[in-house]
Parts: sequence; C-alpha cells; structure tokens
Amino acid sequence: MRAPRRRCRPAAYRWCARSGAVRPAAGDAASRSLVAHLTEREDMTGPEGITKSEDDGADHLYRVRHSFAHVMAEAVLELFPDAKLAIGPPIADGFYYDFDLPRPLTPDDLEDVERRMRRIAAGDHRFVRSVIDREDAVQRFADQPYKLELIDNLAQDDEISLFTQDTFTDLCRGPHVGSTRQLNPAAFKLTGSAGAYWRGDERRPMLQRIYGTAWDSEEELAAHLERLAEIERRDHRRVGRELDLFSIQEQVGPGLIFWHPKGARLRSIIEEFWKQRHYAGGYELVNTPHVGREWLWQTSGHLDFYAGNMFPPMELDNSRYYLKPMNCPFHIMIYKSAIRSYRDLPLRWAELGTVYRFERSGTLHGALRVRGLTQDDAHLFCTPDQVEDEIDEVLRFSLSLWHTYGFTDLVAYLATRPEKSVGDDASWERATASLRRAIEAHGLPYEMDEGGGAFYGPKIDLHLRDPLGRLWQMTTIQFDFNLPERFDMWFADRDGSQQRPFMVHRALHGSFERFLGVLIEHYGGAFPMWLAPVQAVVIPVNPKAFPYAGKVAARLGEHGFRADADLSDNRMNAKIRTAQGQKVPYMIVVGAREEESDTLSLRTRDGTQTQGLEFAACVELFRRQVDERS
RNA sequence: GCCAGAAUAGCUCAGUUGGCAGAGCGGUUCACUCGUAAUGAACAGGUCAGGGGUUCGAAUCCCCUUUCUGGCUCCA
Repeated sequence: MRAPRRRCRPAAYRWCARSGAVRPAAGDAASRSLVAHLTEREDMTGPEGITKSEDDGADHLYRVRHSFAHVMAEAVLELFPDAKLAIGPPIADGFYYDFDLPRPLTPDDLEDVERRMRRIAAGDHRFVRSVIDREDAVQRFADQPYKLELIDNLAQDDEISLFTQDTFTDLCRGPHVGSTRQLNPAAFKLTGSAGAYWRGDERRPMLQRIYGTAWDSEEELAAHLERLAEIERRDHRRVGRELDLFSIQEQVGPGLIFWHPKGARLRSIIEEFWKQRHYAGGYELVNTPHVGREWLWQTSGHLDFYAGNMFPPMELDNSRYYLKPMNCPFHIMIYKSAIRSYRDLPLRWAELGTVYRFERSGTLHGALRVRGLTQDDAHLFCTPDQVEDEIDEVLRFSLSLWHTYGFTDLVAYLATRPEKSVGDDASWERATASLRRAIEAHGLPYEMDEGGGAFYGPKIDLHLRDPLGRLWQMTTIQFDFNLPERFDMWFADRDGSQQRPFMVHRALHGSFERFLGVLIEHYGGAFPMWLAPVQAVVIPVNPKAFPYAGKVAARLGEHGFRADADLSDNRMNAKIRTAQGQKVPYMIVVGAREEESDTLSLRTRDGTQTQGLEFAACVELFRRQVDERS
C-alpha cells in the first residue's frame, strides 16, 4: 500500500500546523474573496488606522504577519542590497520570506535582521498600495528574476499591485496593516532559517528562507513560545529516551527502530487490542514473508511504479528477491491459493506486516519517518456491489479506534489520480465518487488532494489533530482496481462465471512506528492506565519495608497489573521523584502502618494521595481504569 | 537527495587565542532505621562520530565520510 502524500511530512508536524492556516479548508475561492474584502477595508483605514476591530482578530493577525514579512524583506535588503526576493507569505503563527542571497545566513545575521526589523517596526511607516500596469511592473522588477516570474504567471487581466512601506516596495496582493505603528516591535521573533526550493521544486534554485512568528502582544508571543517549548518537551525522541522506550542506532542504520522492553510492552498492548478488535470486526489475520521474487513485484507493478522506494534486490539461486515495501501482493497470493466463490466474499485479511522502504536520508525523523515500519495493513476483497459498504465500514472502524485513543479531531483528505498511474478514467471517477460518498456519510470534514492518489487507485487519508493543534496523517483507505487485474484474480459468481473482485487496501494506525511516536507525543509519555508500560511503582518508606513492598508488587502482578517495587538504596523521596519522572500513573507507598492493616498509600502522577486505601479497593480502582481505557 | 547547522562519558552539557579531557545526573561500592519530588562519600566511566591533512603540538583549523537537527522535496 502506498503512503499518503504531503500534508504531514515526517519531519514536519510543525509545518503542518503552520500550513493549516495557509491553506484553509474554505478553499481558494473563499480566501480570494476574503482578500478582496480586506483590501476594501484597508482602503478605508487612514494613516492613523485602527489597530484592530472587534470582529477581525484572525484577519488582523494575518495582515500583521504579512506586514512583518515585508519589514523583514526591508531589513534583509539593508544587509544584502543585492538580495533577490522570492515570496513572503503569512503562515499559521507567523510568516516567512524566501531570499536568494550571496552567502549563507548565520545566526548572527538573523539577530541583525531582527534588530533592524525592530527599528523599522517601531517607526510609523504607512503601507501604501498602488496599482501599475504590466510593462511598468516588468521594468520596476527588472533585476528581480523571481518577481518577474511571478508577474509572468499573473493572468492577463489581473491587477498588478505594489505595497510600499518606508524604503521597501514589493509586488504584493496584500492585505497589510495601515502602518508599522500597528506592528508591535516586541511581539515578533525570528525563529530560524532553512533552505527552500523556489516554488517547492527541487529542480529549481535553493533559496534561503527565514521564519518568524508575530503576535499583537508580548503575552501572546510568550504564550506561543511556551507552546513550542511544550512541543519540545513532548517530542517522542526525547520522551522515548527518557522513558527508555526506543532507540535508533547509527551503527545499525538510520530509520530503523529498536523497541526497548518498555516500548515493546506498549507496542504489545496495542497489538493485542488491535488483534482483538479485528477478530471482532470480521477480519482474519494472516502472516506473510518479508521478501519475494522479482516476479511478484513485476506482476504487481511495483517495479514500474514504486522501484525508487524499494531496497535494491538480493541475488540468490539465479533469482532476484526484493524486501517488501508493501504487503498487498502477498495477500493476493493467499487469495489466489484457492478458487474463491462469491459466497466467500467479502474477505478481510489483516496483518501487522513489516515492510522496508527507501526513504531519502533528509526525510527521516525519529520514529515518525523510518525505513523499516510495521503497517497495520489489511486488504478487503469483495464483489463490486459490496465495495461501498466495505469502505463505509472501514471508516467507521477506523474512527472508533481513534476515539479510543482520545483523538477526536479528524480531517479527511480525498486523493485523486496521480500522473503515474494505471487504469481508465471512468474507473477512477467511479471509485473516487464512492470514496466521497463514504466520507460524507460519516459527516467528516474533508479536503481534496488532487493527484495524491496511489498509482493503483484513489484513496482517503485521515489526519488527526492533537491537543497542541498539530496534524498527523495516519489512516489510509485505498481503492484498487489495478492489482486484481494484474494478478488475474477472480471469483466464481452465482451464475458460474468468473468475475473480478474489487480490492481495498487500508491501514488504520498507518505504521506502528509512527503511531507509537504520535501516541508518545499525544500523552507526553504520561500514558493512561491501560497503556502505561509500568502502571504502578511500589515504594517502601524505609529498608525495613522492602520485603512488604516486593510482596505488594507481586500481588498486583497476580491481578494482572504491571507493577514494580523500587528496592534501590535511595531514600523514599528520591524514589517518588524517579517514578514521577518516569510518568508512572501510580506510586504506592508502604511502610509498617500499611503492612499491619493490609492497606496502601496511593499517590498519583499529579501528586494527590490517598492514605489507608485497602488493597482490594486499589485493585478495583486499577481494574476499572484499565477496562475503561482511561 | 538539496540548503544550513551540529556531533565531547549512558544522559544533559562546559572546554578561552591550538598546549595534560571536565561538571551535573546516571552507574558501582560503602555508610545511614529514612512517611510522599534529589541522604552523604568514594570509585569506575571518553580513540572528543570515523578517516585523512595542517602543525613542535589538534576536541579546537582544513578536507572527506557517517549520523543527527531544522527546513525544502517525497511518502505511513
């Protein structure tokens, strides 16, 4: 199964959060009219223009950020008079501007630019809009090749407008604030620089992009920086190391994850839950090899359409074997191992299938973008008239899983035919329409991802929004009217004729590596009771209580809980501190008092304590939390 | 893959203009009868990512490689 494209790059959940605002679900038409509306209002705003009206908070920030981008360009031009300017849009939380500069930017340059911006923003420079005709524009930007290209791409009847503030004039559609007086010089910050291809095309020049964030007040800026710090604290790479969940080892290879005992415990809990739900949901589990002969990948089309993402072949016994990048051909081979009747369909086969894909080195990112991943993959084989129900059911199944993990904010993307693809247009359209009906039936908000489908069919991707507002691409449901054809799959229909089955690929978590990484960040390592690798640590108040602490941990183990006793020679306070740092849900403190009365003192992660709790009551409390998955 | 930055003890990091490799945490050992977020001491632990070069001398300067970080691009 092919991975969904774009939107949530591995390396870039933050980018996703940003881009969310740049490409609003409202679509282009809506944002265009919004722009028109704002431009109109801009004209009514005098030089002393109002800072903000009650009803345009979001639009106001959009203008502030857009204006800061221009201020930044002015500052960069002061520093590099020969800089070539590309584009400088506002994005969620801030802005950026792309420059073609004579030398790489250093951190000192950024500080310099920031100082200059502060000076400019502290002044009172009006943003003045003017309209010029095409010839004047071409002349004006004669030494700005990127601007010329932008002008060239404007439709013949588009108005060409400029915005000028202070010494700087830019080709720009607007809107902007009335004056730099409306920019708070203390409420912005440059957040970094990075390379970026002109127009996002790797065949075109690499520009230098400077990112910044901008707000109305210092408090809002501080709150935003605090949010970034929280994201940093929750980073799955950091938490994964601190809680000893997983590692990546340079000597072994990049993009390959080692799950340590606690991480593997978490993974195993989720696998068990996953298996149980699949059996209950009418699936059968299958297991298939990790390599297959060239024939398989030739037949499937992977060598024609996906070879760039596959590990190179291994030669043995005069055959070429390939490590599998997807599970589907193997599941098809199981289908073809017997003659199937319409009475057998639908068949729903799931596998936790570990696949290997060659991902470019620059894209690898912790557990979220790796080269070896385990997909919670399944393939549905059905008759043509069953397919809509099947897709509908898969969506329902997926949504129920996400709700269990506490993700409720979901956005769907409907991906259509890519350039490199197989099949006739009519089939693509029919399949796309049925996916759309399924999304609509579940009332999910969705966006189109034009050309983002797999080579063998259109697909639905589900993205999750976590508590920090970041989007994650996880579930994918893909229609396939190609592989059944290529493998000449058929079933015996009611009338005895041979009919082609329909096929749907789906992965709900996506990959376990990514899913666990997201889950780690979602909970910041403070897992709910049912997922916590260690659910309770028993802490003796002094060495005398060691034997009893061991006994309590063992008794909890007998009741099916994951409990450790901390019998190190640290003081009790140190043990509490350690358990707290490990984000263990419960600390159980025991001493002579507890031993005499068969009770315990329960301390939760948030520091609240219950003394004198009876052992049986503790077991009941734990059990309820595990059962409720809370 | 591309642009930029980085790599020093298990972890987090210091190391000045090139001149004997450091701290805290963690680990080991010892002592301590300790009630809800760090008891004290001693000891062990490093081919300064790897390779090459410049130099009397390189963690420090230069080159190559590997890996990581932030982006670009591509995908779960």
